[in-house]
Amino acid sequence: MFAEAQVKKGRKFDQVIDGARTVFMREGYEGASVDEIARDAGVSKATLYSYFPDKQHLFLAVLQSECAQQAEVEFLMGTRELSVEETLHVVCKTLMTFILSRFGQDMFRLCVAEAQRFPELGRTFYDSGPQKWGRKIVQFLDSPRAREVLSIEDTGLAADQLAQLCRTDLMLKVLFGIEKDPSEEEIDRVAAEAVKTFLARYRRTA
Amino acid sequence: MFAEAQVKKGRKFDQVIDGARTVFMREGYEGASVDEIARDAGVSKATLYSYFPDKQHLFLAVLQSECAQQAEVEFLMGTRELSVEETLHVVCKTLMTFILSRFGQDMFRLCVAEAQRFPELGRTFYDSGPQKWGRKIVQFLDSPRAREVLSIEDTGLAADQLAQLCRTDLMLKVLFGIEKDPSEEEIDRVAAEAVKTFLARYRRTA
DNA sequence: GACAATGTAAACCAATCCGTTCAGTTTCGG
DNA sequence: CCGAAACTGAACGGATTGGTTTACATTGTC
Repeated sequence: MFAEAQVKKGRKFDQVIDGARTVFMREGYEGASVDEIARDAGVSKATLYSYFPDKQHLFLAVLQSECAQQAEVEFLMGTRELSVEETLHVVCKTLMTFILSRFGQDMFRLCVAEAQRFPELGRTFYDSGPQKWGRKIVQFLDSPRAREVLSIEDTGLAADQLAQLCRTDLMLKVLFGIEKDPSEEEIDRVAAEAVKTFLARYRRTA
Repeated sequence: MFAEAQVKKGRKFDQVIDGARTVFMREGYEGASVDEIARDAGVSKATLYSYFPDKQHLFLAVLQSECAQQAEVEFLMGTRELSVEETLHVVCKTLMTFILSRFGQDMFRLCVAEAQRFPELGRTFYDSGPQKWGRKIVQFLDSPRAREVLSIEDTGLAADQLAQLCRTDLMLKVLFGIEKDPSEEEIDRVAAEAVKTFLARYRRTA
């Protein structure tokens, strides 16, 4: 993103990142003041500026660390115990739970807001979020076990459709504050409907 | 939203709104300065403040006017010339074209970013955007003409699924700057695939 | 052509912003 | 226990912020 000649020199590095994440997520980039970040991090402003040359670099460091975290979500698609249909259901629920989580929502909000000002941020987020999930799903759809049951010409598009079906209704509602915390049942229902629609299209018939 | 005792007194009202829209869309709420807005609007700051008591009210006035505009998108679903399938395709293309337009993207970005700071904004946007489209689609799905061909238990959810399928891939890509201007063909393809998946699930069989 | 409404340009305010500086304190390895 | 590295707290500078005010210009109407 920028050249990162900056190295972690001291013991309060994590405090700074943590405080910055908190404040940036709450206030956005422009809304967050460096003084507030330093205060929240329990660190002097001089210390903060010894780690990062300026506000932008701090911001990008935070977001990149978060994106990395985002990418580490693990999948349990290998489980042979479950049928393909059940596996899809689990995948949908996992994805939805992540998308609707506080963390997922905050990340999405902040990256959408600032992708203009920091173009490379948009790419980073997309790659470590939606793209990563897409690949994982494709990987499953392409597996022999899935191919046995499914008939898909374009697995990339199918995966995107499935992910998109997982965002039905609830995502926008949470994003715009219409609904606060979707219940387990709501998530389960939307996931089930997503799988149903997906299978209606892609289940092997012949 | 706020009490709107403010009345349009003068001839430069529209200039102010236009300038404010431009700058807010480009810079976000915190990033936009009132001086910049006045400059861009070709209006003195005193004039601006004679229309709006403060920056917040100006911001909300802009967004509400935009939401109203958003709501006025008209549908051509009445066209009896087209089959249900063709109608769905047109609906998807219309929705996608709007979602992927500069205007649609800017609105979405700004409202996502500020829905936290201005809770009622989130509601307003959702109502005049996604909600409105949802209702229109439901209205069509419930029409006798559509019912003849489709078999849907929950038309609300089905409508949301269709809308969600329209966002497949392209929306996130545009939102995060991975793709700039989706071609007509790309849109057409995603729309066609959306309809295909939708019909696979909801086309009447018996 | 006069009168009131509307708009302008600029100075002005207090507050806040980012980023720097510095004298002094804490921490910690050897 | 010493010396260097890390950290602090507070002050500072220059710029910018949202918002007000003032003295003057333009507009449209009767």
